[in-house]
Amino acid sequence: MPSIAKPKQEVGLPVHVVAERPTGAGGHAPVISIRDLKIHCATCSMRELCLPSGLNAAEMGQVDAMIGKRTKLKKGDALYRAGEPFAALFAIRLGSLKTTVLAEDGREQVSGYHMPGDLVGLDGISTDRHGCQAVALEDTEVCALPFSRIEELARDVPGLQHNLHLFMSREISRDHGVMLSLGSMRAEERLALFLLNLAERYRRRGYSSTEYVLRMTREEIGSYLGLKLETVSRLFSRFQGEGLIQIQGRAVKLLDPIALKQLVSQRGQ
Amino acid sequence: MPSIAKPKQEVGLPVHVVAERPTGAGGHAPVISIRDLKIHCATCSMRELCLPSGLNAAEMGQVDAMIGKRTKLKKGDALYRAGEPFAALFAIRLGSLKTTVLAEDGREQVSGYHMPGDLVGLDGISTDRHGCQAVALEDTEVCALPFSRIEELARDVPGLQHNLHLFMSREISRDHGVMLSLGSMRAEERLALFLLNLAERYRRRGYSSTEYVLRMTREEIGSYLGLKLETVSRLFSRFQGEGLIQIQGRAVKLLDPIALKQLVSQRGQ
DNA sequence: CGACTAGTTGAGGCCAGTCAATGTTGGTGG
DNA sequence: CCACCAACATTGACTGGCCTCAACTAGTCG
Repeated sequence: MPSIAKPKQEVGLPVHVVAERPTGAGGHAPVISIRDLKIHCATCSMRELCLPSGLNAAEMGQVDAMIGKRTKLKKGDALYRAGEPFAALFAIRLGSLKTTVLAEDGREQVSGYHMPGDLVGLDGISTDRHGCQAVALEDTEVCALPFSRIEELARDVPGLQHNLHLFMSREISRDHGVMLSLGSMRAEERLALFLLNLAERYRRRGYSSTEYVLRMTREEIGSYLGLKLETVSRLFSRFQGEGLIQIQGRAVKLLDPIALKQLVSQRGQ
Repeated sequence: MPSIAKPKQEVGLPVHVVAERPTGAGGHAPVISIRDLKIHCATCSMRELCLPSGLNAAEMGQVDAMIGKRTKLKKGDALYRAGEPFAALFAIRLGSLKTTVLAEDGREQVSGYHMPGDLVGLDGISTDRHGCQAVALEDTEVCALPFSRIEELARDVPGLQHNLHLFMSREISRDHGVMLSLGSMRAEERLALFLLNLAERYRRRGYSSTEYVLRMTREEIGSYLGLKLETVSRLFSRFQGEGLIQIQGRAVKLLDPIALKQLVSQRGQ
């Protein structure tokens, strides 16, 4: 049977994760419920990966108090669009997003895929406008962090200040990796690296690192990797034929991660 | 000869920094002189583009006091190498640098070109090690800014804090632009964009935006743009043949910037 | 002067793009 | 339940842009 299946783990304290499900906002019966309690940094399963990581309870409370609003997005909804005034960063609580940059002539390219614990919007700081657009790849929840308040709070809480710098620096490093991939790797190397990177990110969040479900289309993968969707599709088929992966639709299983890794760094020097 | 080779400056207040110039001008008579006065943020010609931009005199003095040492690099010298412990950011006072990322397998790619007023080393924050290496493209002077002290000072000086965020965010935006270029533009578009970007950066520094000298080889340009040196060379020749530019060795003159701009965004949508 | 590095130019090959046909999947409504 | 449709994906045949390999020139330095 297919069943390469969906990762349904929770990370950290698995309290009750009610309605993890895509079904839109809390249907009828607006109970206060456990769900509302959950919506605080202190109980968020992503707290160790997110901005308040490493802060003590009091500090985390301050971050919590700063949070503007928690927004739910349905698949396809834009969190922000390029050119909109920048006011806040967004921490992802649940789901996933893609960010896309667009050139003046309308060309558009995926610049990143983001999952729970990630922070998006960092490129908007420098121009006071969002430099790219962020779109939900599935039903997604984010916390808005008004940037001016982050800066204020960061002055009082060195740990928060440093975390912010870590996140920004990490984004820069990540982008450099993508540039390396786009500029000097062949299609198969880029795709293998992409699969491995996703695996690592799932692993860090407590999910399987060998079995996961892609949240994006072949075209979106291609856009991110500087390839056409046909090329991505062909490569998936080839990887499968070579026994490196098993892929059925968007469900991927990495059968031989080591070989994939070798593939990436095959033409070293 | 003088051999400005190794960084032999003192920390803190710059006492005598002799031999500002390559020509042995400073030779005899180690005068305190006007030249020493110049080596302060307040009198640095890059201050409006650099980290202390917009700060008042007192604040700028604090930044100035924080500066670790001012280092001189000869062409080809490495300011830092990938993997070295990260301790400071570097502000470029004079000259230019390239930064290169390298893959595990030894592949190397230019990730950026940096000129006076730029800040390099931002990607090292997240891992406490430099993620790339920075090499001088010509004789170059930089100011070392110990990062822990930047963070301290940023807590007291909101303007500095915000500037730091601006720089990091700008780096992210810049990288996104490069990713867009690498991922979805043709060779000629990338090169035209590269020439225009350089022009803009020279302009902002008060230099001609239509006539400048490249500091890097064809191979380095190619590395940055994901192209081979032969392709870069051929394109330069073609651009010249088409009357877009005039190029002799590394001296470039943009004859028709508008046409270049159109070239970049030719296949819109 | 010879050795070396940087740059130019040509010929041919290959990887990924393009165009096109077909298959698969998931959601909707009868 | 099935028919239907649109979006997504696969696969093949062909093309072309950039890479590779190679020869040659120009400038620099010891």
